[in-house]
Amino acid sequence: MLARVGWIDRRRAGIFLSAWPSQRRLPRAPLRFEDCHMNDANAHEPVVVDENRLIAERRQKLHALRERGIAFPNDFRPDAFAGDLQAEFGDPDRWPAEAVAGAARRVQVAGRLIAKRVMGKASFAQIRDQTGAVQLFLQASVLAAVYEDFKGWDVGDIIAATGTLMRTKTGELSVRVEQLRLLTKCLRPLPDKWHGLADVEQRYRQRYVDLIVTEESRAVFRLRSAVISRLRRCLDERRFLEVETPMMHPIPGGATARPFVTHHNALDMDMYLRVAPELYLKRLTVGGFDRVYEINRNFRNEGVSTRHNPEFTMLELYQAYASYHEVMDLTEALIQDAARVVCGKSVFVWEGREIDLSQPFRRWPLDQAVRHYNPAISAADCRDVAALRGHCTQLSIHFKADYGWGRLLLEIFEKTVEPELVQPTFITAYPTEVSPLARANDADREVTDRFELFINGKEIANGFSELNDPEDQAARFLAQVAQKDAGDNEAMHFDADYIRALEYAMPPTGGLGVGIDRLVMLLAGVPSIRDVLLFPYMRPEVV
RNA sequence: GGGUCGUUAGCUCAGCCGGUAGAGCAGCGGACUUUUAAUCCGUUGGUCCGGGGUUCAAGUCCCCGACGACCCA
Repeated sequence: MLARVGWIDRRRAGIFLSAWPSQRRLPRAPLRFEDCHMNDANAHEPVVVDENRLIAERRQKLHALRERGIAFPNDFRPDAFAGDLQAEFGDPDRWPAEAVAGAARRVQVAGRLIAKRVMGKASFAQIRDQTGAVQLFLQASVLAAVYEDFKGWDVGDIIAATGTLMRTKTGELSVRVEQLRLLTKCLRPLPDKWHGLADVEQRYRQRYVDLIVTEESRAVFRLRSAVISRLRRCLDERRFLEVETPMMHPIPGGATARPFVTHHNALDMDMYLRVAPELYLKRLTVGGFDRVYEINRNFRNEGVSTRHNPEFTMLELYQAYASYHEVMDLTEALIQDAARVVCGKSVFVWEGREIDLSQPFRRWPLDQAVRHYNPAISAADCRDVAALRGHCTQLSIHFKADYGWGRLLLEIFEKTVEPELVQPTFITAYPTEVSPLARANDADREVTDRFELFINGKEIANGFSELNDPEDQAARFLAQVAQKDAGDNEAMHFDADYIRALEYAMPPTGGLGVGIDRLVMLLAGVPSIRDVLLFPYMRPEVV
C-alpha cells in the first residue's frame, strides 16, 4: 500500500515535469508570478515573489534574448581561469605591456560580470570566476553589434569572452576581446558594489549573494575546505581509513546530548539523527579497522548561538593500540600542521586575543585547574560532595541532588575555568561520573584517561582512552539509563549491540573528536559559527 | 528564557522637537576609444518590518508581534 502511494507520487511528478519543455519554449512577456505554482499542492495559492522595477527591466532583457534564441546557451568552454592568468602574467615587472603582447596568448574565459565601465566606443569590464578576476577590454570597432548588446548587459550577468592577453596603459592585465557572449542573464540586481552586503542576516540566508560580493566570505570557505582536506591528508598518511557510518540511529549514542527524532514511515519507527558517530566507529575497531576516521555532521537538539548550530561537523578518529597520551600528541600535531600548512602561520587573533599554536599545548588535570582558579577549594574538597555543593552555592551554580562530586566539580570547572583557557590547553583526568565511554585511570578509578582541548575558552576537541571492558561499559550505560529515568534528557541509552561488540574484544584504543567548525573559526579568526557554515540554521524567513 | 540595539528605494545609509520621505550606488536616457567605486548632464524609483493605539497630523511617541545582532542565563 505504501509503495503504491510512492509510485503514484512519482508518476504525478513525471506529468508535471513533462509539461516543462513546451512552457520553456514560450517567449513570454513579463512573467506573471500569479501564474507560477510550486506544485499541485498549492496550485490555487499564488506564489508571492518580491518583484520590482529593476527586476522587471532585466526580465525584459531576458525576454529579448529568448526571442533571439540565445537565452541560455551551454556550449561555451573556457580554457583559462582568471586567477591562473593573474598568477602567470600579473606581475608588471616580469610581464610589461610589450611582453604580454609578444606572448600573444589567446584565452577563452567565462565568469560573472562584476564591473562595467562604458566609455563610448571602448569599454572595460571585469569578470570573476572561481579563481579570481580579470579585466576585459572591449572595442566597438572589433565587436560591432555585440558591443551594443554589451552596453545593455548588467553587472551580475554571466558572460564569456575570447581574446588575447594585453596590458593596458594603466598596467592592468586584460583580455583584448574579439568575441563576447552573454551566457546567463542575472535578473536580480547585485548589492552595492562598494559597500557590499552589510546585513548579516541576508548574508546567511542568501549565501549565494554573499559569496558573489564578499571576498572575505569566499576566503573563509576556501580556508575551511583546505583545512578539512589537509586533515584528511594527514590522517591518510598515518594510515587511517576514512569511513561513513549511519546518520540515522535507532538508539542515539556516543555523546551526552539531546537528539533530533525523525520517523521512518515504511517501518513505522522513530529514528534519531546521530549526536555522534562514536559507537559505530568503535564497532569498526572491533572489526579490525584499527585506524578509522569520519569527518561528517552531527545533530544536537540544543540551543542556537554563536558557538552552536543544530548540525555541525566533527572529525572523529580511533586508533587501536594507543592511549589518550598518543591521541593528545596527534591532536596537537593535526592542529599545528593545519595552521602551518593552510594558514602559513601559528599565531592567530581570535576575538581580540592572540592565540599561539606553535608551543606544545599545556596538559593540566581538571582538579588542579579548578583549584588554580578557585583558591578556596582544597584538594580534599574536590572529592567531597558536601564541600563542592557549598562551593557551587557560593558561585551561584545550580546543581541537582543526584550530582556526585565529579559532576559538581565539572560544573565548577565550566563556570570558572573554561573561559580562562585562552592558550591551547588539554584538561585531563575527567571524573568517571561524567565520562561514560572513557577508560578509568589505572591509579585512580574515580577519574578517566580523558582530555578536552580548550582554545580561547572554547572546547575544540575531546578524546580518551576508550573503555573496552564490556562489563564496565554495561554498568556505565545502566548508570546513564538511571539518570535518564531521573529526567536528564541528555543521558545515554543502553546500547546492547554495542556491548555485544565489545564482548568480541575491542583492542585498547584511543579516540578523538574535533569540532571542525570551531577549529575553522579560530583559523579564520571569525567570531560566529555562522560565519564558517555555508548555510547556518536560520528561523524561517517571513514573507 | 531575560536585557539592549536594529529593521526606511534593489544595495549602503540619512531623516532633528510629531508637520509634503532624502542622498550615494545600481537602473533608465544622453556624451565619451585605456578605465580602476571611471567621469559629466538629465531622470525614474517607497507596504518607512507587521498589527494596534495616542494625535488635527506618526518613519518619528506608546503597546503587541516577527526577524536579526550583541550581552546575560
